[in-house]
Amino acid sequence: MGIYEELVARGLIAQVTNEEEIREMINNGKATFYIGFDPTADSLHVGHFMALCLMKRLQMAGNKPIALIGGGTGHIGDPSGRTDMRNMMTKETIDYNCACFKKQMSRFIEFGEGKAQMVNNADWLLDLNYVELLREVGACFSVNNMLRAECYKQRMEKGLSFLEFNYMIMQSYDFYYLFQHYGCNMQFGGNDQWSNMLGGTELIRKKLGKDAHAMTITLLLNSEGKKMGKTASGAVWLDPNKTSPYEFYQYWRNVEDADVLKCIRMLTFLPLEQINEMDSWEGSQLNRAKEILAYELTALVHGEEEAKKAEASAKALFGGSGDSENMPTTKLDDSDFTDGKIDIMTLLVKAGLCTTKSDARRNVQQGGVSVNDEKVTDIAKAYEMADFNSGLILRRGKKNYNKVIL
RNA sequence: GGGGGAAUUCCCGAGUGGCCAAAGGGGACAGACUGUAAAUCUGCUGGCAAUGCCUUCGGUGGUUCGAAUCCACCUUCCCCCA
Repeated sequence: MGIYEELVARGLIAQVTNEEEIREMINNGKATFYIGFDPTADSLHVGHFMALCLMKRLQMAGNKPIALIGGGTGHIGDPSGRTDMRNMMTKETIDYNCACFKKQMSRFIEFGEGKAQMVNNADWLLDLNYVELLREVGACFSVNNMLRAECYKQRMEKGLSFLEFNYMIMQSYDFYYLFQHYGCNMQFGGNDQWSNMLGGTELIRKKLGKDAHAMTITLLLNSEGKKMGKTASGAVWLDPNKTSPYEFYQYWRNVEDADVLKCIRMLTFLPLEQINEMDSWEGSQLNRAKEILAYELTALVHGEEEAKKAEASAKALFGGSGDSENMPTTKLDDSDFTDGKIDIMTLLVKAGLCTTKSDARRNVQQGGVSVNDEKVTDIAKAYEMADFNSGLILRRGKKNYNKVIL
């Protein structure tokens, strides 16, 4: 089974320009491909992670990856699939984000001579001359076609600025540039990038009369059709300071039944035979599959050790009366006490389990709070310093714990 | 360049002088049920020293006893014509 077949079996491939040729190329390690990452934040997230995994898989099959950081395209902002314009980022932010990306990527992909390469499109995009560019590539784009592109559809209703409209041209130019200077013959990207990627293959055909290929990765959607890797408070980040390994583990531990196998297949490196066996699992047996998923991904992103810790904490917390070893901990000092006491609401806020005292009040009143496994329903309940001698275990809801010590 | 319209709480969206911390829905959160799942039902959703007080309806001023609501100017966005 070639790498192409494996990618298909894992459900990773969404669209390809020419299946026969692409299969031939990547199965025989003849592809030099690039994936672009725009520095929209100071950390990569799950969506990027999928792309990085794909890079790794293809690299293992002998193909040459180029990771392109969008230090140039970041100045424009990709309108694909968005209903609003992105906030314009300053040059400083973009540079900073680029640096963060670089650091995180090096953890997954080996860069260096004969291995993967990293480039930044700021190096060629920022110096372009407007009129020259218009004459060189602008002539190759049909506005009529561009307006029909899927990626602009949503924005045609709400308004699309000329700045963002040019994003496709910039991305196409990247491909054209990499094709000429790096021998890059293929582009990968999220399925929402399809039209932008086709722009590149078209440009190469028109300018150079040569064929280049594009292939998109299936977006990771849950059974409700929403993008995965997002929580109410934002993305699931790969940076442990933004999303702790424990939170990361819990995110995957809590995916819905309907999505577990799909996630394992698409995101982990477990052999397909093993995954196929899990296919028949159902009911509460899927819980085991969720543990595997969570463990595997945490190990890939944060390392084996962190994955084990996260797993142990989870098991302790949900399996019985909490093991407080790895529990997030809050330390109080004298100033937190009034007359030698601290009330439950203040305590919840201090521990970060509730955002405000009103929030804390609601949670207590609704029976969602317990201290040392005892439900607290009295909002006036207060604790003395002596109560903290061995630490108090605070719990809000089913899944939020915090240990408070002096 | 000309004309018309819009901006409300996390999101969508009602409200067009006091009864408005602001309907309804979604989401989030909590409870019951469960398998750390889904579905369902219930509660809840600005803040606080809490039968009250304070801040909030794009911004700044104004009218009024009283403004999300009326007026002026500004900002941003959308639509039509060029």
